[in-house]
Amino acid sequence: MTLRLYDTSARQIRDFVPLVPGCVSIYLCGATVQAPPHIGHVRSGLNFDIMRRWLTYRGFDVTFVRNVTDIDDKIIAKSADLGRPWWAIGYANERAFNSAYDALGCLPPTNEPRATGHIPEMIEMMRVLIERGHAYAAEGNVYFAVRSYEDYLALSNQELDNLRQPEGEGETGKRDPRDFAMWKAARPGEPSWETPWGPGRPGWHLECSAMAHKYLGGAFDIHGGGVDLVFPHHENEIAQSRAYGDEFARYWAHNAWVTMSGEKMSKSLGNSVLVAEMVKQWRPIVLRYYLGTPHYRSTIEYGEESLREAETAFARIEGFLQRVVELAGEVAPAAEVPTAFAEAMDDDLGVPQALAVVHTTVRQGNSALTADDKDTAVARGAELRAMLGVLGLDPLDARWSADGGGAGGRGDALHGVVDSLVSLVLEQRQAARERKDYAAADAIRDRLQRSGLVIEDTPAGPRWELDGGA
RNA sequence: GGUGGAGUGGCCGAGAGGCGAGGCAACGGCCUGCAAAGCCGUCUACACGGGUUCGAAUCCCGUCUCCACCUCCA
Repeated sequence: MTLRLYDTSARQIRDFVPLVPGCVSIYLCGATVQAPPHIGHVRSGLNFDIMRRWLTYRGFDVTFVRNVTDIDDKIIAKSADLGRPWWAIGYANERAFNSAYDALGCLPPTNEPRATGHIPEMIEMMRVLIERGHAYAAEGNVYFAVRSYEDYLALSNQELDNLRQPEGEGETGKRDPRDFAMWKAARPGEPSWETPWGPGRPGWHLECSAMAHKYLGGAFDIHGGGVDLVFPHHENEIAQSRAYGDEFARYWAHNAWVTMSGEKMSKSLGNSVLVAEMVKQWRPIVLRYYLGTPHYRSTIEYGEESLREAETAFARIEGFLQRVVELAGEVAPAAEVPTAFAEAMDDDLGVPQALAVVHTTVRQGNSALTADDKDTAVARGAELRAMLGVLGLDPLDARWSADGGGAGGRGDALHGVVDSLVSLVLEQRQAARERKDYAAADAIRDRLQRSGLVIEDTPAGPRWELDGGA
């Protein structure tokens, strides 16, 4: 059984064969830290987090690099507006991105290089490209000569002559209007770095080529990003890196976006929903279920109703898991995931079909629980944890615990106190039920419900949890 | 104009020539003192018009609608 991935450059699904057996290297275009992340931004990180987890489950040693673009026009503009240094703006947003990734349970990358930390590598790349006639300096800018690279636009399957004429504002001295800036000449009052061609700052495309080369070498397995990066960003990276002599990425994976009323979510359209806001309203694990569950190449149309649905669906999964754990004490994740789940994941990361296996497992587990078949229930629970682990959705994983700090935190202590108080009240209710004073029993239940607790009577006695499952 | 993608049941969302994905909601049943949770069942959909085929949501031709990218974008 081999993993198959959709490769944008081949425009089809291909068997995945890593460059180095047993190892996978992934470069993901990360954040341009000009503003805090909206849910579309983290979707990308989330999709590739699931890819990475699956490859890891499959036994690969995964090197996962996600860059941070910490200098660009908007960061500079914001810096001027707010009268704060460019690096302070970038860092604040970088922190916002990282806490969003963390909140959604994305594992930290192997490395997270920043563009401005790699100026020497970029200069070296430009030097070589100029020497070979693929690039030229003009008025302090360094441009890539698009006609010098034969396979330009192969990834996006376009023809140079069909491109619209770019405006090229502020970029002067181009030999061909479609040549793109690898390096931008310094403007007064803006941050700049010295180069043999004058002071300036990195263009967007060059940094990714330079950082991918530095951390993953001349050839690596998978390059990822949102579909909107195919052109020009990835096309330009390919031109630079291959002209430089790198084989560069062997597979190109692109995730689709989150839309709102059918339109791409973006800051400029003013229809973005910030992760920081969402997390106030929804449990992060529910948000992860919502954003991580549709196929990575399908658009997600944002909707409250769908989020509520995700909440209910996930509560069912979580409810079963809680019940088995209450029954068996502890349920460790199984060593292996069910075959059907693995097959779905191997098929271009078919999370939706894999999720069908999750739900089937839950149903079987619940039936076993009802039938008092402890062994089966525990076995299903173990499989479930293994599958949820791959999806990053195991509610029993320490990272999802109430105060994020694992066992022993303040949340746990508080839970213990509440539990004994609620148990006290539930004993009263049980006594009422036993003497068939159902009016009194129901009054207690109603009262608890109004306090935000849901009461369930099970064969093993009553249990409680917070309304909403948390 | 070029390139890429999409249209699926009340809703979300997979699939890609036969063997009814899955979830949510709704309804009926079992269980329950009543609930809740759970389980069982019901609800047979693929934008439109043609065609190919024993058989089409899936392939072909045509049409309509929508989205994205074409130098800020996840």
